[in-house]
Amino acid sequence: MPKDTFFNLPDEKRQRVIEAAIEEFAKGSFREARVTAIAEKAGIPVGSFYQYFEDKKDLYKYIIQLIAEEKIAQINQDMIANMQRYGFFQLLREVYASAFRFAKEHPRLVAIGLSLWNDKALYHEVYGDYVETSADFFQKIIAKGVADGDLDPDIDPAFVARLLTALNYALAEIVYGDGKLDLDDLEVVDKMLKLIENGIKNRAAARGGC
Amino acid sequence: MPKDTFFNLPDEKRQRVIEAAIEEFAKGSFREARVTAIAEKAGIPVGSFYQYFEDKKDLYKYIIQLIAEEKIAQINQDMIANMQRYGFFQLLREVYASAFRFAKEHPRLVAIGLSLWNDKALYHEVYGDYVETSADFFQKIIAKGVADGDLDPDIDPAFVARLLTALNYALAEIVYGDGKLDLDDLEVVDKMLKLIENGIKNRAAARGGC
Amino acid sequence: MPKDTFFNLPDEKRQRVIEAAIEEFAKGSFREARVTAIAEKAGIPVGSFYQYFEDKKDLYKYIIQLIAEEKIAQINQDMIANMQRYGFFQLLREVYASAFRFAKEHPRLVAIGLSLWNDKALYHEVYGDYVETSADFFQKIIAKGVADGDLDPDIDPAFVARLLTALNYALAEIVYGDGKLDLDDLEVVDKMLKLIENGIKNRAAARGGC
Amino acid sequence: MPKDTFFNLPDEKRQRVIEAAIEEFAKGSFREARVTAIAEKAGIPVGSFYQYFEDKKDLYKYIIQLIAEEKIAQINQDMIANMQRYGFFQLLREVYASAFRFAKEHPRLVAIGLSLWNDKALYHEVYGDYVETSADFFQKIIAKGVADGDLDPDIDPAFVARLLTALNYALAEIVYGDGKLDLDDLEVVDKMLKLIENGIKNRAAARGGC
DNA sequence: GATGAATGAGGTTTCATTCAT
DNA sequence: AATGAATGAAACCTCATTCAT
Repeated sequence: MPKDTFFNLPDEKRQRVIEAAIEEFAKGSFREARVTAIAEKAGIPVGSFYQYFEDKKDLYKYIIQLIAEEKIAQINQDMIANMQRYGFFQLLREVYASAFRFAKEHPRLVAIGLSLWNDKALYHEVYGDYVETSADFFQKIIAKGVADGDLDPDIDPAFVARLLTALNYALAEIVYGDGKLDLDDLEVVDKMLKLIENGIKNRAAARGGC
Repeated sequence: MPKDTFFNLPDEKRQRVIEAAIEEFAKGSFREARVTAIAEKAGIPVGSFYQYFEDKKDLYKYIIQLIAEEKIAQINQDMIANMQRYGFFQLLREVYASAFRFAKEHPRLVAIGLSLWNDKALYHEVYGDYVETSADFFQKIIAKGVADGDLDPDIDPAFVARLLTALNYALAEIVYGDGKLDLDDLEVVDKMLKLIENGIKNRAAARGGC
Repeated sequence: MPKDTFFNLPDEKRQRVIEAAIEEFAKGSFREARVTAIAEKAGIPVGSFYQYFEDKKDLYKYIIQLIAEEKIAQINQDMIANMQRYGFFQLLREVYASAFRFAKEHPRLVAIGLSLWNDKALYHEVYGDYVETSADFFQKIIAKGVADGDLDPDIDPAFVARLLTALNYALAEIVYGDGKLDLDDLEVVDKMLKLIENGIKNRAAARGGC
Repeated sequence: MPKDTFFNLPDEKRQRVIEAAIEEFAKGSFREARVTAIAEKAGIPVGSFYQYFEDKKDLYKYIIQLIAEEKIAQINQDMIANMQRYGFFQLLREVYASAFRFAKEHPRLVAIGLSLWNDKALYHEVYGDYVETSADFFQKIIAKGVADGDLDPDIDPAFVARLLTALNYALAEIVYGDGKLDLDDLEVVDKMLKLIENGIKNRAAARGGC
């Protein structure tokens, strides 16, 4: 956790430091990020950096925490709180939509998140073992979806949860990537949902007689 | 590209170097990998390293190339060559199965690949802009799938291609990750295909009136 | 010398600073002591530190002076003042006893003293060249001891003075050290005096023929 | 322990490094010694320093070991080996004489030793807990001295051992100090022995009737 | 070609002291 | 006078790459 000195900083300066840190951390791995570069970009002396933070990791953990808070803020809290009132696909849509919005608005935060995700050792140091992962969340709503009759009862919930998580990441990546796709609106989320609902098989032919 | 001296090395020694490089590169990012560590693990003097390679990146590019070759080798070449003879889902199954086999057998290569994937700058330097990406390949077979009537004609081919790519990565990640899922056989591939085909919606209810 | 601001401080606060300084200086060399640590321990802001003292050395010199004063306070002043009334061994006993008491009661001050003693450059800067050293004092009472017939006239006064000084330090060290010896009372001083008086040779045998 | 690279160095260069290290370590505490200064004095780049040594402490421990070896080399080995053939005061004389010679020839090594002695934490890290201390050695020969009838049977062996150790240090210090005493030969050792044997009391008077 | 030492730029962190309020 | 943030000069150590044999 940053020291008090950091939180006592004028907003503008504090933001500059955060901004500089995001910029630097988004560029590569934690280890590759240079304190010097952050200080320089933020326009503060290196010495000051260590007045504000215990060390590089201290700042990093703080940024990760900011990211998590920002992510949560993007989700429609009402929906999460009153989960039981909504259908499975409604919930899924909200989750994906928020991931989409987040990635769209904060591509660099996505980059940082992906980078941390790739460094398992650091990941555990930052999050501990206990975090409720996205997969856990998906598994919960899948169970509900099956119980409500929204979902095919033959699916393997654990596996589908993993897959939905992967697609969640994929969404972020698609948006974050150089984006040859045109993704100006949330249409992409609906496309994805449709696929998840119905798959991609041509059913017209099969349904023939119907 | 490694120098001739490298290729003139006795096989056993060359393999030791490759093995050491894979080990080191799999541990972290490109920048974090240490030439010294590679030389040490391979049991060669650092000096020799620079007799064999221009620099660290030279070796890295070579390893990436080996990985690509290994990936391709995992695919049923006959199927790719005679693509037009097979149905979409047959092709997709083979692609995913090979990705699965690859991740299962070469987790470290997957780690290296993911790490490179995360470093866009390096990625472009290594692959250039021109590479036929997985997305391109998927788009090709999707087009064929639609033409053949295997796929729902309403889908957005570019988008689905991206998604299938993402799922391909996801598969690797699932296998590579700490694997709380039980993935001893290819069942996982079939599960995934089924989802891609049909989605996860409970159709039983809807079919009712039919 | 500390600034007036320091001496105008409320007693309690001034004592806290002194206490903190002693604690920190006792832990290592002068250079190793950290102003920040002292300020923190004393519960004052670093800024205030520099309101009270010119710099770190200023405080250090002051502490050294306090130590000297404390040392002197331990000695029976009457004895020193009326030196000529006492025998050599009486005086010596008092000097050693006071050193013993001092070390026993102020182990940290001893540590600081030893540390300074080890840094000749600093020592001279702090004490200058002129200080009346312990050796000088011993030399004075030795001269008197010889004159009075208390001491063997064959001894080399300068050398013995040095030795007695060394033993004085040794006493401090013995007490200050982890103390595997049992030193609950002043018995140790008497033991030392006895040795200084008579040496350790077995005289019984030799005296035989006498 | 230094790396092989250090021991493979040409003698002249290795000596330069050792010399530089001694110079720097003699100047202050371990922590105060600067790697940069050592490298500079030795005329090697800092990088090379770390080719030779693990870190600063590695070099330090090595120097301490050299000092120990040098100290031992100064002692008449035959005497130590055949301890039982010699009388107590003969042995003591040899020990002190060797300490004297050592201090005379290697004042800086003495300084380093004293400095280490003052940093208990470092001392234990360097020597471990097991070292046979000088005090142990003294205690051994004292026991023998008492058994042989050389020493006054009333003395407290542990305490005298401590004292003789202190005097041993004192000798080093006297020589090492700015040396206002004239100590060109070993006379000083004999003076000290005489004191230890007989003390400083004027026995002539007391012996009166004899 | 093989070897392994030499090099020095660059990274993180510490801390005495000054400055601004 | 009190405060506590600002500053920047070191310090230690790492490592890709070059050099000399």
